[in-house]
Amino acid sequence: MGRLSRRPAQPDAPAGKPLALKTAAARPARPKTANRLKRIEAKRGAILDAALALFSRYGLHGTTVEQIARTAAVSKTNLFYYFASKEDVYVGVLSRLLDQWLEPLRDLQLDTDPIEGIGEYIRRKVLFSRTHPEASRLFCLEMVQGAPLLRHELETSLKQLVDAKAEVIRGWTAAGKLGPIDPYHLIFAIWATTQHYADFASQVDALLNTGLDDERFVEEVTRNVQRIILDGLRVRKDD
Amino acid sequence: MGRLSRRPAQPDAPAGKPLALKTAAARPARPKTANRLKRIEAKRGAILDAALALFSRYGLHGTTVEQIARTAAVSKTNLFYYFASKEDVYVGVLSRLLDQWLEPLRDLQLDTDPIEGIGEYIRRKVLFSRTHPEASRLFCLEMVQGAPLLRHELETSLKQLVDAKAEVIRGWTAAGKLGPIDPYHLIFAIWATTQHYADFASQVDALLNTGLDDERFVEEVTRNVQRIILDGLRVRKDD
DNA sequence: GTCTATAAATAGATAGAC
DNA sequence: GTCTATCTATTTATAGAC
Repeated sequence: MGRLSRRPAQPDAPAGKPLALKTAAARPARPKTANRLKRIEAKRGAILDAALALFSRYGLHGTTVEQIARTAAVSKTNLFYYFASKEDVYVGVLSRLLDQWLEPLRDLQLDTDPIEGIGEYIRRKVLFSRTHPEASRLFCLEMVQGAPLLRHELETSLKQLVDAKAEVIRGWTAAGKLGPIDPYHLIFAIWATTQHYADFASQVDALLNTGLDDERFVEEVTRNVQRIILDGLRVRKDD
Repeated sequence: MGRLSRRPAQPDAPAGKPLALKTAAARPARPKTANRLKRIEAKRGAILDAALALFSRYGLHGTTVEQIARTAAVSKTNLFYYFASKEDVYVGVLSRLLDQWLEPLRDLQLDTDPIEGIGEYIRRKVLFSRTHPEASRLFCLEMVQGAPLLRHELETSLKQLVDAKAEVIRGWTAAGKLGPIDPYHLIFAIWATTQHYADFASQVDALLNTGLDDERFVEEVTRNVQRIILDGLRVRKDD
């Protein structure tokens, strides 16, 4: 390919398989003290933080490297010392993102009472929307645009996890502890409703003049989502 | 401002108030036959269609004017004859979008039985996700990024409509025909769950290997969303 | 590791002929 | 209305000194 330069905007898509975060270790070898490595990771982290804030607001192509550098308080040239390209930064951000996004699902305690367990999951997802709105929005942006970079992870890590949790939900229903419901659509409904308050925050704000910044609203959202999702799932005699 | 040229990527935001679609009438006056106007509108429409497909997939900054032109089968120069700028195209697309997006809400028949009415609204929203996935996704993209161009419309047209429908839902509850629920959160839940299958189609596909292209899946989604949303809302003795 | 140029190319937009 | 040619700012990325 010779001279590397700006590539056409489109093939965002071709996207390789594993989505591996190129670590500093890939750089020309040099004796690295623990301290040195720590400083490098700190700087990389600061750049990724700045990039998340910008990518989630303006998208990949709406954000310039210059902006990321300025926000992270490093020079543009310096940024290119830590990351091979803008796309490399983007991949780095997405990589951290998926882990964060998956965390509440991993922690979903399905070995308890279903109503309690699902209620707690909803609470944690709402909390995630509150504490990581930018992560939620960038994840959303990436999904909406076809998830070119995450597709592989979705089909492996995510699918495995979701399949396992779906099985437990089926078990609850079979045991008569939960009304009959398709577990996948239930999980989608929980994701959709809880993420909505982060992803569509501008719409919520336009209509209600508030958002997850307000702690009382967080409580209100949690209560209402729990009610909507759970009240139809209790076991009733008239079924 | 003199020479017009590319503006900095960011202030996507400053965004004026009304979001008016600059019509062909704004062009230098010339005697226009009905036929002529029709051809102009047809061409503008074709460009907007192409732009919707691309903007919804790659975002505003990820799409080039060249691509829009090629997709619409016109030359780039010709496109600039019909639209003053790339942003002008974008505003044109968004303007059509909001109308489409609002349509099912307008048609929401709240003067019938609540369970039936809300069930029908869900059905129509799922159908919209099926028939207008690109519109749904671009709307989502715009919301996630802060809705700079739609903010005004959200605070006026949308708010007015939603407030009105919320009042009816409250009426149902007061009349004992519907369980007690916050109408806004109910509406958010319906939007979130139904739009999810268009906006997060790539995630749904990664997990279930299907999507709204499949008519049976459309039915499945409709049934499940209706069940999840509605089953908790019926009036029960044990309340 | 960090900085000062600067290269290379894209992409939005216009001029002006037909 | 449509096309060919072109202008120019922006932006990604690199070279090379310190």
